[in-house]
Amino acid sequence: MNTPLPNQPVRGSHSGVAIMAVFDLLGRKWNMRILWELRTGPQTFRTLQENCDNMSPSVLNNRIKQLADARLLATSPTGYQLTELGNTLMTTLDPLRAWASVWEKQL
Amino acid sequence: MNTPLPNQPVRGSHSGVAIMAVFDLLGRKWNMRILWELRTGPQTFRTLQENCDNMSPSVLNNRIKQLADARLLATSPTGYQLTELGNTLMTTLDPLRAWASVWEKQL
DNA sequence: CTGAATCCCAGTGGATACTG
DNA sequence: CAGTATCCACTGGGATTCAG
Repeated sequence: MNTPLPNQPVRGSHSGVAIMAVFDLLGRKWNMRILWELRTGPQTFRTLQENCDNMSPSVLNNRIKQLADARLLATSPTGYQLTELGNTLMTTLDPLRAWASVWEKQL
Repeated sequence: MNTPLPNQPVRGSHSGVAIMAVFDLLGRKWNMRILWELRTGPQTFRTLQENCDNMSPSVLNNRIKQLADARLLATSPTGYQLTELGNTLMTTLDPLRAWASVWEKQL
């Protein structure tokens, strides 16, 4: 359950290369989904859970901690929300989304 | 062991959204590493295995199939190599690498 | 409602030995 | 060398329950 972070071994690589940590983190079930759900604004534990197909609270809690450890998400008076870092990550992903749509067409 | 592809459920999401498939695929152990190793040119099964910490042949074989299914890798007379799609993916990842290095510094 | 603690199961990754 | 077939161990994800 430890959070994938740069400069440490992660699933798939123990080189510590930062991008490997990104893929480990975002490749884990629900993490991308959670960040995606928060793009539009803060949400409470409960609503987040509902919006993520009623995922287990244990797992949601786990993911919140991971994303918080990674400084992508933080608590706010109105629930959980993306940090600045989290927001920039989401926009950085845009080109990858574009690539993915080309990929999708070529398959 | 089925390959994560667009328009089908993958780990973390059964929405079929293409980028989720990318993260499932690249989040799996060794896949990024393999693509990375092939960036400089074709490699044989054996050398690929050596360059990836002598990973199990069963797993390597499995990953090669996945990446081939995803059209990111193909066989060539001199071994395995990236496809055009595989190459564009690698370059598309550049901004993400840049983000990851900022992330690394902020942690 | 939030979130922590247990327990359980499947899937994934890995070691190994074997065949072409 | 390339690739396959078994078999096994582990961890990650999930259900459930309980506490703050």
